[in-house]
Amino acid sequence: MDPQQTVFYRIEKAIKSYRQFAQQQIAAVQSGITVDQLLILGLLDAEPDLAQKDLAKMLFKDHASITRMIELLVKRGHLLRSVHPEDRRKFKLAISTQGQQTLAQLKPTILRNRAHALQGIAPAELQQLTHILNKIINNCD
Amino acid sequence: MDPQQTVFYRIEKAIKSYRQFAQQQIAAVQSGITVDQLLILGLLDAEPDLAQKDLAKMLFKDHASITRMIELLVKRGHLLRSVHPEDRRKFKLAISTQGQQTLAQLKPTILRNRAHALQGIAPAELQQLTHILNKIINNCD
DNA sequence: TGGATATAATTGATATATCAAATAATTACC
DNA sequence: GGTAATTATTTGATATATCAATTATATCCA
Repeated sequence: MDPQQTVFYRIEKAIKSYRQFAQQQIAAVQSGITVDQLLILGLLDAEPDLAQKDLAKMLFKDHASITRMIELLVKRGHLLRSVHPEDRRKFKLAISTQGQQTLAQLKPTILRNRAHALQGIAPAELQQLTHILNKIINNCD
Repeated sequence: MDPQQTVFYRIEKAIKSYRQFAQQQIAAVQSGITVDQLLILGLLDAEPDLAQKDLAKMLFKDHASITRMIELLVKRGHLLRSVHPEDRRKFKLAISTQGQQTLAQLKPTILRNRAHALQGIAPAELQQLTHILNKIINNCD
């Protein structure tokens, strides 16, 4: 019954440890931006046509959360938002110049964080990890 | 660079899928209590002398979060709080009769949820999973 | 065409997360 | 014994999570 003995506890601990570590490293380079905000910028950089609903799905977040995170990113000058030309229900999101700079400045840190967290883990182990996690994901869907 | 390709994305997805699944199953039995609230009750049931700081550490939560969660559990009648007889800075937490009932009522669901999420995963795989997650945790500390 | 349905995003309410600062009690130490 | 340092918790501010309800636009289809 003890939750600390379960694998879910380890999963939770692993992702929280990583997020905390990543956030600290990022803050050392530029304070005032969060891991999730960077993820939004990164996803938009790779796929500029993403709508808010797409971001919500990709980041496992509620639409309401995304709305407020986007508002904040706009307020902070990282993102621009305008009505979508083809569908007036949507917004066209665009990374501002400042957002691009932030992204460029932090990209090395992001990559370094990931590499650091995976030190000493063989590619085969990563595959196993992914494989087992996928089983859990499928079981819970 | 794409975060969706990283193992961290899978970890995040796995734990969120599990939490969502577990929360739904719990809500079907008794609405008005969350997974985290149940974890607090469960931990206190196993170790009645836990202080709030212990709960915070065990659940990877901030002290402030625990304070507010405890307040709510007290307000909802699941928990009783009184000044600790030996250290007036602390609180003595105790599960109320209603809290005990809730816990007893939901214990089978909790165990079933865990088993369901781990269906088709061999014990050896679970060990591997734990082992690799521990590496990540150590790397990030 | 027009009315029902569906979709994208927002808003409101409440709870939780996180950080910093403040309280209050305990412990350490000279 | 009295002051400094430590510990446990709270409070405040801001951001995010979650659910339900709402708004606005788009699509479906008889």
